[in-house]
Amino acid sequence: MTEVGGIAGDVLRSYIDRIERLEEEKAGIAANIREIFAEAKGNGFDTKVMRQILKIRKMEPHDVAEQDELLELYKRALGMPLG
Amino acid sequence: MTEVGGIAGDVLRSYIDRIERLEEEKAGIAANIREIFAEAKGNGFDTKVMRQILKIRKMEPHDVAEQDELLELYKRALGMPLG
Amino acid sequence: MTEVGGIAGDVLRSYIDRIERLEEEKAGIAANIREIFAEAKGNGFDTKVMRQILKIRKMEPHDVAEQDELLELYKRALGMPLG
Amino acid sequence: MTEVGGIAGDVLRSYIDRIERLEEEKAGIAANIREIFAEAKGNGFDTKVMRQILKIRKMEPHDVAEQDELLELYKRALGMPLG
DNA sequence: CCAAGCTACGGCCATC
DNA sequence: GATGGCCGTAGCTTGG
Repeated sequence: MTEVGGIAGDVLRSYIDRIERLEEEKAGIAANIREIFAEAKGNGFDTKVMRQILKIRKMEPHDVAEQDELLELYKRALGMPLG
Repeated sequence: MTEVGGIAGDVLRSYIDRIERLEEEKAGIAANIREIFAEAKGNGFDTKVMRQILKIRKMEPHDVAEQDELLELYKRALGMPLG
Repeated sequence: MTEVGGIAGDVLRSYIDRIERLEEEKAGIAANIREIFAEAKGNGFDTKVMRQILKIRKMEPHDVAEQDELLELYKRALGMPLG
Repeated sequence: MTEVGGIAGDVLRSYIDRIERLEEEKAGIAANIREIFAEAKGNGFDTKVMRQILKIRKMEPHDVAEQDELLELYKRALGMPLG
């Protein structure tokens, strides 16, 4: 056993290692993304605009539901608080 | 002097105290806001809708500038990257 | 109460206005806090450490000790230097 | 190059697609990390302390020591207990 | 007890 | 090369 003060050291170590491994992967992917932005910039694209496009495309699924909410919202706000 | 290890203790204490004071004020105001929501809820208003209204009203000033950006954005995205 | 198109709209508006006012105050105070950090930084203080200090002062002494102990314990369990 | 309505749009689309793909991967990994924390928590580990451990392991030992010293120094300057 | 909104922190990028 | 601003992400608090 690798118990230290009532803590299973090897279990803890396993969690930590797995998380660190995944964080490295994540960092690697983030680096890839940065690379693509750099390449695009080198080819004359405006990265700021690209980021806006990405943001909009990410939002759109939500908006399907959200548009309905807003319609409802305005009906309520103008008349009565409760629907 | 209240120098400790080369640090002006009284100056540091002053900064810390001022920040803590302001944070208390801030917390107090946050509490007031919560109170108003609670009161509104007690009078039959839907707090979720209220929050949405507040969000929209906060966004609108930005949108004045942002609408133009988006128009430009889509022009670029569909045609050429550089304006 | 809950009359259509009448009083309730005004009540709602009142709540919204009061909340917006308080949110402005809150934002102003947050700005003041940032200012103080900036000033402190300009005078050679480490703002990151200042934030740690503020956090510790906000915690119960008992909890501070407990967190420290747990951290030591985990470090030992992982064979890390105890600092 | 920079032709209107032609090739460049496709190039942009390609960049956008590649980035979106990578962002999805990244999100997936983040989900995995959250899962591990959840599992660890389920087994009685304190995730907050685990995060501290991860942060410390990511820092240079020298910086860790420096931060600690500075914290001690500020505490002494303020007359706080040294923990 | 779970989900969501808000706040705060850290990292990235552009600027000087 | 360093600094400051900006954005995205993560943690905490609060409401349901």
